Amino acid sequence: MARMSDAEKREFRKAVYEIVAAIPVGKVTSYGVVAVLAGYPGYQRMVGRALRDAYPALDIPCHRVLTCQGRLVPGWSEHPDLLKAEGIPLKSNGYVDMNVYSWDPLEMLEL
DNA sequence: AGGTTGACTCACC
DNA sequence: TGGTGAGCCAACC
Repeated sequence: MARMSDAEKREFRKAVYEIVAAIPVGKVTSYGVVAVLAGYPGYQRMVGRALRDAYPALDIPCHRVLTCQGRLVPGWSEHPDLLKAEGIPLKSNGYVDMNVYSWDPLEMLEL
């Protein structure tokens, strides 16, 4: 598989961080959405990798990014607490209700 | 260089 | 709703 050039990687990660930083408190979005907004549709897995690399050094709310099913990050014990601290409750199975808390990127344009 | 892996997603059942 | 399997794409090893 073709590998991204260094310039692309830098651009991609920068875009991802900007987008994640724009997610309002109390809202969440999915890796796929971030990938599309960043201009790299289909790069969900790269978004996850970029966020993993960023945490916890960069000051971005990467806990507001979930899978499209509302599943949290595996192995990140603090994740549920970070969400609940922002008013995002978890369902009984540990998922987030994406229908209620998903962030509509259009809100960003109205600001 | 080539198979494996994963902070993903979609389609089915 | 919830679990599974196949498709994805670059990083890893």
